[in-house]
Amino acid sequence: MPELPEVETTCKGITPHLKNKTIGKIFIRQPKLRWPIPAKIKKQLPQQKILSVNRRAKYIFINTSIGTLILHLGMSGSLRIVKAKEPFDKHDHFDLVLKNGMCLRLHDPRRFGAVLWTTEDPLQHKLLSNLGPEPLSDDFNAEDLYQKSRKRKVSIKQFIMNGNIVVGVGNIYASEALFLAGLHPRKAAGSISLARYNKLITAIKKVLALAIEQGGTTLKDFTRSDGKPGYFQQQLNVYGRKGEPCLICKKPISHCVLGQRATYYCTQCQK
DNA sequence: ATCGCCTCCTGCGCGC
DNA sequence: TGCGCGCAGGAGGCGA
Repeated sequence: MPELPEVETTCKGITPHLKNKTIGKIFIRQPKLRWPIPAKIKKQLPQQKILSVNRRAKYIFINTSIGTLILHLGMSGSLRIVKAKEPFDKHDHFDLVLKNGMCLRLHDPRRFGAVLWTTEDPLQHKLLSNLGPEPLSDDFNAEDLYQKSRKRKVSIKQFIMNGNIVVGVGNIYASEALFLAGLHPRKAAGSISLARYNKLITAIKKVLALAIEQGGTTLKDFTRSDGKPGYFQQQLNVYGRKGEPCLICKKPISHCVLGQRATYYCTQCQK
């Protein structure tokens, strides 16, 4: 279940292994991911040089002069750099083999991930063109969020998890950020004051920045298989702690389902 | 335009 | 110990 910190760390981790390298071969073992992996990349990508690797939201871009490979890890996907001859696992669906014998390997048991191809600007891709700002950028600020939220009846948790509002706030960090901001997850987005949006923005940025920082230390080596998601290292205040005492007031943590997502909060500390 | 629900898929945890 | 069941979870798509 990669959240933005895992995707950012993955992107940073694989970049030095891919940048300025030439693609040798593409293996598609299981094309049925969220969308079919386009077969034409098997012909088009070999011999192409990888110019850069970057990301937008949770989408990772591998850029060549003829187009961009867009990867999404869904909720169970992971990328590793391995030797091309390394035996593959049941869920190793996709290999991008480099001419130097190394290989970018996509592992995704639940297959909610995606491998897409575009010859246009990837930011103009249908899936990406309507996305909200990056949470750690200055474009994500209280004034804009406040304006967008007016007359919105959805819960604040669903609001901040909506990629058209802001990208990269996944289920775990949504609960964590709302706890830090003292906001009840069920509160209607449109009923929250600018001052409280200021607190929320600060909380979201803090939670994600800390997770990225810690993810960087745990996931630094992408040539091995022992990388663990950053949040295993991070102290979670509420997520998954139903019934356990709030770390601030000791009241048992509550749990509910919002937009079909597990939600954790403290009724004492969050109003 | 907005909202709520459904869907994809597998591994895991639970109950018996 | 083994089996079967139900559920989690990112995010697009659709119907209301």
